[in-house]
Amino acid sequence: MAVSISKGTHRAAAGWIDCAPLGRLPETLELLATRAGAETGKPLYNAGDAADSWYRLLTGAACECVLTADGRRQIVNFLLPGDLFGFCARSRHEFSVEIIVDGTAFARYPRRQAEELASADAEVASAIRQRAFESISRLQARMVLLGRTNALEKVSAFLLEMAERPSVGIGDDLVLPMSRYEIADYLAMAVETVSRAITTLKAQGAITLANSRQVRITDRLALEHASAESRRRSSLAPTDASGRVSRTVKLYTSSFASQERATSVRHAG
Amino acid sequence: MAVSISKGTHRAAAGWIDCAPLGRLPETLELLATRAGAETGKPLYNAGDAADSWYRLLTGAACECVLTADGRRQIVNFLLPGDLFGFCARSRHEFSVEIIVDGTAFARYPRRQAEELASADAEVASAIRQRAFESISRLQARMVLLGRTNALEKVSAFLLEMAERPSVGIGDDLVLPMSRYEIADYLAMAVETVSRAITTLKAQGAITLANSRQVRITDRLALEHASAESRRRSSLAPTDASGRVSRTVKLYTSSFASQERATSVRHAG
DNA sequence: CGGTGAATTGAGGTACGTCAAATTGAGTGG
DNA sequence: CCACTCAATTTGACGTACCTCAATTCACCG
Repeated sequence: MAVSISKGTHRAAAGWIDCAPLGRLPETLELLATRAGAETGKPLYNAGDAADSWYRLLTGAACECVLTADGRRQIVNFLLPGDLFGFCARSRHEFSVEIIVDGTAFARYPRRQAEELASADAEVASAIRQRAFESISRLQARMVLLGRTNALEKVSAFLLEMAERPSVGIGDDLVLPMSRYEIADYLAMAVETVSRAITTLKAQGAITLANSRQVRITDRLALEHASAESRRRSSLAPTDASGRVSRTVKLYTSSFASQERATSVRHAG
Repeated sequence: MAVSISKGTHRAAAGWIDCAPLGRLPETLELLATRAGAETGKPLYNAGDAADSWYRLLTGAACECVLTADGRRQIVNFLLPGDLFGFCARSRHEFSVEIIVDGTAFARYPRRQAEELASADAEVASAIRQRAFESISRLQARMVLLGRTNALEKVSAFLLEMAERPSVGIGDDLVLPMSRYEIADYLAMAVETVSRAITTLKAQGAITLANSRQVRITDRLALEHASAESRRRSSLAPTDASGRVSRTVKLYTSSFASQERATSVRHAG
């Protein structure tokens, strides 16, 4: 299974795996890094731990997750080679990071030093800012997914998302580093539903499976339009969509606006 | 309806509404800003427009949203006074911003200048980075919400989230700037379900309504544990949760790890 | 007082979650 | 090499929470 990473337009720095769209981090930042490996199943850190480092995943896979009050795991992000993570607005992490595959390795950037470097080095600051903006974009895109979609759409979009990640998808051949359970926790569905969706996609000829982890996308259009049937209903009721476009709300608007205006004046005085 | 914003620990710069947790932006950045107002229902910008500015909402309310292929609107974020937005990793916006209430006003920061300033001024860079990290935290928190929760939980969490926003909630009294439709599009539910959930919360004594926009939280604990009943089932099956904790996956792991190692060697050579 | 859109309430269908069983497939020991 | 084990995945059956469609009530406004 020889794999070529060079399919993208981005050039890799020697010695660095370089999968993320925005390419390598500045040398000055990399000089801070220490390397570490971790084993499957072990958390790199837990929610509530001190957020004293940033990290970058080098090889393998991990996920950012929370354990909800009902004992379930919600995966908020898969971390793949090249991903920078561990950012935290507060002093303590809000999420845990769990290793998904053996042989996963990280670079660790001491937060204080990295932030000092970001203050001193505009290139570093810019790189980190770009990564953060990217994260925001990805998270927002995922939110759209989680929100308004049925099972088939979610799984289809998930596969397409993975196909965009150089470390998972080479062309239309994917090697998924995560289990069905992890996919389920990522998409907020039951494992069984994930499995059924995959079966359906297979039956539709959109994908083929070499084994449960190796997926080949055979019909991209089918994936992209996975839910054409389920969407048909809404085309019958376009009034619903337009009906949801916000209209002027006079009473509340004015009271809300004046409330804001009041505070504005208050501060100006 | 006099409203005091000064409840937080953050001090406001004269003339600026200052609700966001991280306080005001550096003066040097504010000097770039131009002000603009907009009317309800009009988009500030649309998905696909050139992302040539960052924005900060001053008064009123707006939302970041996408129109999905089936004609629905998915709201990925509510924008309230103090919020900085319009960040974009690419050159074009991926989301539209729609005004929700009349009298909404923005500060606009030309992107090129702001980025140049961020490169030159570490304080600006740090402030923006902090805001971005915060956005990431909020988005991740919302993802947890969108994922694993029933209708009652979603609406309860939404109300608690709004109660955290100084421009919406003063103590436990909320004035929601958005309609039920917008709440529905935010939580990815049907309006009817939102309405029913609110009715249920009212019946449970967790909230009272002065009118449909003015909500008083009368029992925070009830909101925080809104779903105690619906969660009970999972306590009966803790094995499920532990069963989902990832275990070693030897075959795929090794192939995946060696794949990564191969690319690593490749780049090092 | 009628008009209008927002919000609520009601009734019914369905996609997905849950529980349970069958199947696959890799690792292990004889 | 083959039986056995154990976990991952798939398949099946069934109940229910939510979505859809429809009707009603509510709040504001001319």
